[in-house]
Amino acid sequence: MENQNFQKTIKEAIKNALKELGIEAGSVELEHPTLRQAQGKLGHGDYSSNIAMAIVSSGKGKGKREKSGTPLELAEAIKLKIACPPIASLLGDSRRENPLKILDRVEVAPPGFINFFLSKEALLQELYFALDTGEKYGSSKEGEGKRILVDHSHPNIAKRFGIGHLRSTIIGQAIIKLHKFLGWDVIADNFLGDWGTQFGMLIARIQNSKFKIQNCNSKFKNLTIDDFERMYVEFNQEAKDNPALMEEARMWFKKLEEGDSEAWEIWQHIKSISLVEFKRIWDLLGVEFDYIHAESFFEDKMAPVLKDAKEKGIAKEDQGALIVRIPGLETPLLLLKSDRATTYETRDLAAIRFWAREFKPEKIVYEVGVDQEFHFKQVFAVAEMLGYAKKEQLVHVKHGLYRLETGKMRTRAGQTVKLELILDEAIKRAKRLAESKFGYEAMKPRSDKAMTQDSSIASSLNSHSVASDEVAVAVGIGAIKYFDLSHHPSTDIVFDWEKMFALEGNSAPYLQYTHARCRSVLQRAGIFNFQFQISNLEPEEEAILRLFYHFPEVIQESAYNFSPNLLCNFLFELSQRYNTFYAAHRILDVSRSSIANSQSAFRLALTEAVANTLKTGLGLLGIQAPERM
RNA sequence: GUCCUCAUAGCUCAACGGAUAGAGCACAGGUUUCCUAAACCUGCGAUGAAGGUUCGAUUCCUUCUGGGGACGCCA
Repeated sequence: MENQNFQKTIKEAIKNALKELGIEAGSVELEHPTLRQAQGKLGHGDYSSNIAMAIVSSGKGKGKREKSGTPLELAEAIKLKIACPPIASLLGDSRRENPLKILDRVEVAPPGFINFFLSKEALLQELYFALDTGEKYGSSKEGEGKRILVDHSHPNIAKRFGIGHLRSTIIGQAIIKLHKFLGWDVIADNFLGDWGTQFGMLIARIQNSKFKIQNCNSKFKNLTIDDFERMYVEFNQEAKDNPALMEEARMWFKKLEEGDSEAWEIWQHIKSISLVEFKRIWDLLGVEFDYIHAESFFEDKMAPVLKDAKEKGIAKEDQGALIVRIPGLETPLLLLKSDRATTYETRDLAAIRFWAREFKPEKIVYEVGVDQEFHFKQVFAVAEMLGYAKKEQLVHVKHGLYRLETGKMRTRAGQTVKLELILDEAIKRAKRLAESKFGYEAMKPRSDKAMTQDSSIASSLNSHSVASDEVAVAVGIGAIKYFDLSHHPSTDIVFDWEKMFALEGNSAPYLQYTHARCRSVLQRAGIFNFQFQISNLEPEEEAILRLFYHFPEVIQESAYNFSPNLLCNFLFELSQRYNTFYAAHRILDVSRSSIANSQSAFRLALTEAVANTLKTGLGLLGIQAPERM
């Protein structure tokens, strides 16, 4: 059984119709008009095309007008061609899919829309296909043979893993999973920030402080990542009044780059302490990397960059520093500072050079905040000047930042929010809610029937509480992830301690709950088959059927636009429709005597398809879907 | 100062240049002898201002107002 690919079939039908009408077709686009489900009516069709209007308006002044007429006339002409396929296709010309097979009807609406209504058979066919395909429904092979490298997370050593790094980590993870699902060869990398003048600051601070060590004494070993961040913040504040401090920091970073053993030893300790915390968070988030090519990894790979820049004649000495002037940009890119130490930009260039040679990816995607937009503009431009990569290959997926009411959270000003605290709190709240729900269930008077079915309350209590820790983690972490992912990547998010923990409404727990609800019904149904004959669909059933087949399209759009929020929207809407259906209709036959009853079978099929879709979709977002909650 | 970006309901967010601008939260009311009430139903409510392009503008262009960000020795 194959995916029917409604979009492709309809697009080709339109193209063929245009060809027969002797009209040059540009690209044909389809959209899903809004479904007015309240009345259970289709409104404007499952797909609609504005091609007639597009052609007429683009043909203006080119003498095409007489040929195509008004948008409405052209739309009618296209409709006739599609609704009355030529004899060739009726005689079995297999090169051409007869759109009538999937379409119930085609309508034209002013001022020139063509609306396509899928047939019930086609929708049921798609349902069968989804059930057959199971967890793979929505996947494709379109990315086969193509490789994409995604750089994400990259927290900075010696700074706490703040909420600012959540977006990069999570959006990056979703982009990675989406592309894998579409058949891409994905490399997940992490350009960990473990190099630069900031470490000069810390080394200077440690050297000059009470922490000053001889052969790494225990005092130093006890320092935590919080201590490092505090030192960093204090250092920056003091450096405002005392520029000599920055000089000292640069000096220490220079020594670090030159391999000074004292500097290197301190740096090593800072790094290993930080990584312990990062690892814990990555595990909790379920994030995995193929590589962690940290900035320090590129220390010995910068010399070729400098060499290339000099040979190409694009590097210039200026005020003691080595710079590259970029056409169209006022500010040059700094390859070497005036003390000849390297910069973040140089390391980024070395990374592009390395990635391009090592992996030969079609695209390199940076999941980094919008505040680094200018930085990447410079780096991408120079990377192209150096011949490392074409600009089109380099993508900066710039996410908006978490903001306080007062403005940007600045690490240097000590305004970050520690992610681990947020995750812990989310899990606690999820657990508290689960326990209160369970408490309510236990208090509820049970009917005799329920009593005999559940062998004992004690056993169900036990099994429930065993599961609840895992569920609480899935729900708590899921809530935080979904809160983040459901926003369009490029918008800023106002940090709201309460809203992040939402366990109802448009949230991961809502989707997870819907999934668990489906599984529960399916479990009660036991073994059944999906054979059914349906003569008429209830509006709530139809609403689900007319939405769920969007899933493969939504996945492609989410991946193509690097916008996981599109997938969030879809999953939420699907859940809403399922819950509406669930409240309005009974799925299992009340008597449980005739489970093979056609209607039950159909509703169970719907339930299974929705459950699978939710599970797959949540999985692509990096969110777990517990079997029960 | 220059450049980038954003402005949608009381709040937080959606909406390939399309049709009656969708949700969630909050608020008011209703739903459980019946498959999970973390649910469902009803109500309330919005495109910052002024022009322009278009058959059609929340979306594109200009100006204004108001947020946010970036602009060579942090990363």
